[in-house]
Formats: sequence, structure tokens, C-alpha cells
Amino acid sequence: MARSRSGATPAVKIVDVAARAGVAPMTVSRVLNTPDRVSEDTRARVQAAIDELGYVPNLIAGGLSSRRSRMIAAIVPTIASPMFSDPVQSFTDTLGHAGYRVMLSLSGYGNTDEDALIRAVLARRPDGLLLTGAKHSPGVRRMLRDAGVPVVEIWDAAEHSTDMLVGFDHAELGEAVADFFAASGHTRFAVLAAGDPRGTARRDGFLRGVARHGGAVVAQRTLPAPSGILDGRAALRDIAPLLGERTALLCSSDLVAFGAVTEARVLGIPVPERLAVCGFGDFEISRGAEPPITTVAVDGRAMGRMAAENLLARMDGGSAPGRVLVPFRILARATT
Amino acid sequence: MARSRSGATPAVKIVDVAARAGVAPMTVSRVLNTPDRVSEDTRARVQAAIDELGYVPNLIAGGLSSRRSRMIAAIVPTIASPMFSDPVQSFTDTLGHAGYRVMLSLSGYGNTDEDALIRAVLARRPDGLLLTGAKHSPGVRRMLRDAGVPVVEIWDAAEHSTDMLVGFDHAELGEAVADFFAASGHTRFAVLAAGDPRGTARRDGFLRGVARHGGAVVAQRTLPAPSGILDGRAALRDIAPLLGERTALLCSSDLVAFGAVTEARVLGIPVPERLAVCGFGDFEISRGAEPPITTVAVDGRAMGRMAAENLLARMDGGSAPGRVLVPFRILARATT
DNA sequence: TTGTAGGCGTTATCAG
DNA sequence: CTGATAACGCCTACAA
Repeated sequence: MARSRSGATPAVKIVDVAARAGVAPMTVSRVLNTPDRVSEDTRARVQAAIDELGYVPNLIAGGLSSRRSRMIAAIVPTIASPMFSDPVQSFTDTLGHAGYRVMLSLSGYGNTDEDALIRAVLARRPDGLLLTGAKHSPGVRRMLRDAGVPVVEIWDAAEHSTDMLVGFDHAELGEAVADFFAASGHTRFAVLAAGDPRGTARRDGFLRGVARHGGAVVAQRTLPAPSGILDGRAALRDIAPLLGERTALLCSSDLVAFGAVTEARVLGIPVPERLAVCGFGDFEISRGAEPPITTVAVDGRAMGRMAAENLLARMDGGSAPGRVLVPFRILARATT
Repeated sequence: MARSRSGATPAVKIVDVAARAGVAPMTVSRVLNTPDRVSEDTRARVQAAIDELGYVPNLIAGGLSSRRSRMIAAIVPTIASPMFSDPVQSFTDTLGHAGYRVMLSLSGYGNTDEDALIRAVLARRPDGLLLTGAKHSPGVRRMLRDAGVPVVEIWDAAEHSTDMLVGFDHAELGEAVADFFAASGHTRFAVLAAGDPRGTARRDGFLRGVARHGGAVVAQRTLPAPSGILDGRAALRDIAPLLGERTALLCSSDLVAFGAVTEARVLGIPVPERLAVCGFGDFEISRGAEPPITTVAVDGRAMGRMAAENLLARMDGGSAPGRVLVPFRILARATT
């Protein structure tokens, strides 16, 4: 906080500005927060005082008084993957334009104590909360409810949401990919999935779809979460002997898919003739790679933006949709 | 903030806990902040009251009183690139373990008003600040000084730092790459650089190095910031006619380098025989691609961690190095 | 080890 | 349109 280092100018406060402008502190506050309710004259005088003194309002004090922190907390597993950095980026941007800041917490994929994390976050009295996924302990749900804070969950629409939600059903997506493959006459399938809840859900949906089509699952591997290019390469090398004549492979992300396609090239496995590959996420690499990789597109940036907008609507006292299902779309490119 | 929605439980405060435990509010505060100074007996009783009531301390009130927000602000251009998401990730992690939260602001690459952004950030009274780059307007420097907040700047060591710095000289790095290429007998050079300050600095250093070696610059393009795979592909296609017998190309990031290598393959330009490529950043793609791409490695995660540690040291009243030069290392792989 | 008094800097509220 | 007063919820400083 603005405790000035020894020898520095003591921080300018609202009373200093008020004194300088010859008005009451409350008027300065109005100039800052509701300028319309101040005469143009006074406003100019106060603004001059603010500039001359270099006054920077203390939003912590303001927050305590107004009970609004103008701060939103976002909790995501990591920002090392576009999967989360994209939504966080647009979420932060959108809220920033509305005068809100985002407090970022990274929960990782391990067995972090979500209860403790949420408690620590709520202690900062955010005006709203962004969570990843909709599966939370009863303790967490109770804390959120008691806090009375608007919550928006992203990415996962399988669970019942705590408050608001922007996402889709990952299992459904997995099934859609199985349908897509089956429509091309595939009968042998494989899947490389990261071990996180959503990667797992996509895999399970895929397997269900495969079963529905009477297909055979020739290989199945669980990768670390988050997983990357090198995981994909290693996994493909691992399952290569099992591929046979013609196999359709679903990967839990475009990075994994790119790794698989790359390793296939190294091993001399023709793509898509002998190995068809579908990724997930429509990351730049799936478009930029040669051959371009078939993927399932989900607009992460739109998710972040919508999450922000819903939160803003609710904080403005309005209402917002409790559940927004974002579309996913299979982009057939050169690897299928 | 915890204004309870109509009908919800009113927020529990420290006095409620105190009453329930039969102690003074101050004792509850001590149990929370300095448990050592409370008798085991009392502590247990208070803790029980806390649990029973589901008390979540209000750190905003605490912050106003103690003048410590236990919050650090981070300002980076974007988190869409590993260049920044890596440092931010480790920065956030490191501080999180020390009980600090990170307030994230994205400044973009455009002509954002840094003054206004810094002012808005300082209004939240962060205990510390992470900035990208060390080039700031006099106004910004003055605000930072007046605020008396520890500041750590990352990525850029060319400018004189405001307070603390963790980075390196990008021009020097560019020169080192020119030396590296020249040592392999290259005489023709090209460069694809993003238009941001650091990409530009690397390019300029590279050009200086090339000149020193008496080399010829056959092509030079400025890419958007941040730039990606597709920018690299397009740019390589653009400069392909200029490449001649054997050219050494520096790209401003591994994504651009991957794009260049990919497009070269498509165009039938042999890498590294006719086109040698060096990227920057040691992103996973440079390791995971085939062929693996020569790059300059800088440990972004370490930068973020060190930035956090220096800030923590200073906030603990200790001292921290004013200037940490992080090493960069050319990783010769298959594209040179 | 525990308690009391007072203030952190701002804004809600009501009055003029 | 402007001002006075009283919180907001906690912690520093000092006292017991």
C-alpha cells in the first residue's frame, strides 16, 4: 500500500484534494465517481487540484466503504495452455474496459485444496468469480452461496452449475467426433487423452460413440495434464504398433495432435491414409501446421468474453443467462 | 463484496467470532495473523468459533488498516504468448505460496495509455508491481516513485530500470545469433521480427552483428506483435525469392521460426542447407517440431520466479538485487 | 497473553 | 448541487 518509503512524499488523500479545491471530501468523491452530479465549475476546480497534487484514489478504502471491490477473481488450472490463457485474456480485457481488475489464481491440476483457495480468494471480497469447471465440493458451494458473489463457471456444462455457466458438454463433443470418424467409414479407433476432468470426459464420450458404432478401440492412453507436443509424440510412438491398416485417433488437444502427426511422419505412417487424426481446441498450430490438422473448434476467447459480460450484467443488478451453451464445431482439415 | 443478497445470511465479522469465542476482536485477529502470540487454549476456542460461523476475514478492511494489500499487480502485454504466460504463471505461483495474489492487467501492444493504466493499478494499492520492459514515461516513473511501491521489471535490461530488474539485453542476444551464424560460414542473412520493442531490439542487434561480420542482409520484414506461426509462413513465402544459395534467418520467436520452417518445407527449400533458421524462446514447439528448431533459450519461468522472490524480499523489508541478468543460450538443433 | 482506543481513506445517507 | 456525519471491518499502538 501507499506507505511512503522513509523520506518520500506522504500519500495524498482525498481531504488534501478537498482542501486544495476548497470543497468537502465528498465532492471530490463525486467528481471521481459520479461527475454528472457536480457542477462543471466545481468539477474543473477539483480536477485541477487532483492533477496538481497527483492524487491517486485509494480503492481499498473506497471498497471497504462502498462494499464493492471492482475486482473479479479468476481461478483456472494454468495459463500455460491456450485452453485457459485465451479465455482469461478476453475475460481480463472485457472487464478491464469496464473498470474491473482481475485477480488471477492458478489451481494447477493436482490435488490442490480448493476449499482453502476459494476461502483465500473470497477474503479479498471480489465482486465476482470465474471458475473452471462446475464440479465443486459442497463446502465450496456453501461458501460461494454465503458470500453472495456472482459466479460464472466456464468450460464444463456437464455438471449442474453453481450460479452461471458458459461451456459445453465434453462427452457430447467426444461422441460427435466418433460420429464424424464413423461417417468416413472408420472402424478402428484410438484415443490420447489428458488426465484432467474435461479431457477424460471427451475420451469417455468418444468411446461411447465408438461403441455405438460397433467400432474397435485399438489403443488408449492417458497423458499428463496439461499435455503437449512431446507427450503426443511419445504416445504415438508407443501405440504405433497397434495401429494396423487404418485407424482414427482423437487427441485431447491440438498440441497432442500435432505431436502425433509429427511422430507419424517420422515413423513413415501416412496421414490421413493409415492414421486419421483429430485434435481439439483449434489452436494456431492446427491451422499453421503442414498438413493442417482436423480439430474441434471452441471459441475460448468468446467464452471469456461472455463470462465477463454475464458477470457485469449481474453486478449491474441485472440478470444474466444461467447457462450458455457454446457451440463446438469439427473443422475437417487435411489429417482426416 | 460480501453484501449478502437479499435473504442471505449477513456476513460474519470478526466481532461475531470474538463474541462467540468470548474474547476480544483483537485476539481473533491474532489467531489469524500471529497465532504464536496466542495461548493454545484461546487459539483452539477461537478457531472453533471461526469454523462454526464460517468466518472469512475481510482482507480489504485488514488491508486498509494495516496498509498492506498482500496483492501484487502484474502488467504484461498479453498472456497469449508463452513469452509472457510463462513468467506470469511462475510469478503467480511463487507469490501464491507466500500468501499474495496477483492482479493481472494486459496492456496490449498498441498505444495504450500506460499512465492511465498504472494510475488505475496503483489505486488498488498493490504491495508490489511487475512490469514488462523498462521503458516508461517520466510521468509513470514519478507515480511509481511517489507510491513507494517496489517495482520489478522483466524481459528488458537495455534501459535503466526504475527499481529492480530481471532480464537481459535483447540487442546483445541478436548480435550473439549473428556471431553464431557467422561462425558457420554464413554470409547472407535475413530477419523476421515482431514490431514490439524487444523484437525490434533483437533485430537491430542482429543487423549490427551482421554488419560487423561484413554480411549481406538479403531480406528483412516486420511482423505484427505478437506474431505467430501463420505470420512466419506468410513472411517466408514473401521473402523466399530473395534467399539465394544459402541464407541464415533469425526469427523473433519460435512460432515464427516454426512457420518459416514449415513453409520452407512446402516450398521445397531445404533446411538447413539452403535456409538456416534460428528462433527465440525455446517454446515447446521448437523442441517438438521435426526437425527440431535451433533457438535461443531464455528461462521465462525462472524470470517470473526471480521477479517474485525479489519482490518478496523487498516487501519483507529486506533488500534485493537491483539488476539480475538472466542468461540466454543458443540451442543449436537441426535447422542450423 | 489479552484487551482498549483510535484510526486506516473512502463513500452512503441524509440534510441543507 | 454540496456538505456533515457516520459507518465500512480490521489492525496498530499502547496498556494492563
